[in-house]
Amino acid sequence: MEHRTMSEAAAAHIHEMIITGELEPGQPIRLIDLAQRLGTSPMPIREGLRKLESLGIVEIIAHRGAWVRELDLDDFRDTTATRLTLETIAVRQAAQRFDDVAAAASRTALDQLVAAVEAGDAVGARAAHTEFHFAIYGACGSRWLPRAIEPVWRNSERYRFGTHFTAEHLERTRREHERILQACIAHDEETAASAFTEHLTTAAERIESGMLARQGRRPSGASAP
Amino acid sequence: MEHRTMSEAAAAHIHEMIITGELEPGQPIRLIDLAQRLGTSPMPIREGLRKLESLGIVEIIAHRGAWVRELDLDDFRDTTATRLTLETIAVRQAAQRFDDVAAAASRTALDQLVAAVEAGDAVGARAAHTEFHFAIYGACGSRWLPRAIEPVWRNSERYRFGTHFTAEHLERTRREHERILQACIAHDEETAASAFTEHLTTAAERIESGMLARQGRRPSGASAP
DNA sequence: GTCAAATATAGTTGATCAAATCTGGTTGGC
DNA sequence: GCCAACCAGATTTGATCAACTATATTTGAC
Repeated sequence: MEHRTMSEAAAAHIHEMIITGELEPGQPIRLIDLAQRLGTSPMPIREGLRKLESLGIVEIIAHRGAWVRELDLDDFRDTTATRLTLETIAVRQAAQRFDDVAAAASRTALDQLVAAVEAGDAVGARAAHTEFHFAIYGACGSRWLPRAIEPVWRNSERYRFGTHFTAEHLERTRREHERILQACIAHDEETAASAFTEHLTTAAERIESGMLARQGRRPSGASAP
Repeated sequence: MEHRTMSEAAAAHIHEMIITGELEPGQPIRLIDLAQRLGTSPMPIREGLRKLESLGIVEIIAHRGAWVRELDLDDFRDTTATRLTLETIAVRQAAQRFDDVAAAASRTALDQLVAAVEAGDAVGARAAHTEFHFAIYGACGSRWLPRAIEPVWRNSERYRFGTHFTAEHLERTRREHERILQACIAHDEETAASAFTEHLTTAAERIESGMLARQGRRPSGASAP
């Protein structure tokens, strides 16, 4: 069994629909429509939306409804800058106290990421990518720092998905991940931090140029599926 | 009307009950009991608990129930260290770009805090204290950084409430707040950061020594489910 | 003493009712 | 005759109640 309750399944399903663009930014989410599409009553949908609201993906206004939060360049830059601040700190702290358990967990996730990418499994790749980074952040010694990172990370994922990755990009990303992991295992704080900074910065530049290109082609519009 | 929906009212009410200790750490929260006590059906209680879960105050296990998260010294130190990291960054950034709107908002909140303290209004003082700090963080230029801070802050509040403040402590705290605000208005990043660090550090030391004293008196500690 | 089946308890979901919001048309004032 | 405010219908969310399902406990047999 994948999810323990309908609410969890609904949250995961809606999250997926938002990331893939099946539910578009700015679009109102109608409870009854969605309930019928997922084959449940409106109640689990409500619960799922509440979860997504707490992650900052969905906006709920009382007696009015729920909307998929809009994406724009300013928000992306804010998201990236905040991630750079918080996650660099987490990586540094993790490198200092990286142990075998953390090494095994991040190694497994990284292997799964590579496998999913090769299999063309976008959903699995996204899950493994999150798993890898949070396996590292989880070793930072704080329970609260990874928790603080999560909403920003989830928002960042929305931008990441819309971007096209060439084989070259994927290979470069794989090497960057490997370098971060090796630096953590070696307790090399400085290398881990700089490798992470470079990883996030280059990825952000790639995504931003993709956004600018799309913006140039379609001056007015929102994002596409 | 204070709250727009029963769920919001329930979340606020339960939050208050947890902070004041009416619901004790480790204690299971029975939906039906609470629903009867607040005069609603279980559903709004559930929604409220979900909100508190996303803040890390309550732990929910599917088909099992909800518990008030336990407090201990390790968690307090983690909370404090994380706050010190994140909020110092926010204060620095806020000081760089502090404008009249932010100044007015934090000034108002600070005056309300002083008034609430003098009136012996603990609930109002807590609200105003949060308002003051987040008025500053809100000026940091990022929408995501304050959002990342919120759960850690909410957890910190739980420890803060249990502590006794002497008139001397309150007066010192008032001066510290004033100093932070003035440094932000003056765009003096360094002074703002060091004033904030001192503010949080001394408060944390006070709370920690209070915890140690209580621990000494009651060696066995908290309750179990 | 251990394991399995039955029972009790509490959480979760579905169906229905009530409350709030938005839309379009109409009426009254200027 | 034009503009603004208001009222009624339709739509959608929010809350309640009842039925279902998963979990924990107890009891009885081996």
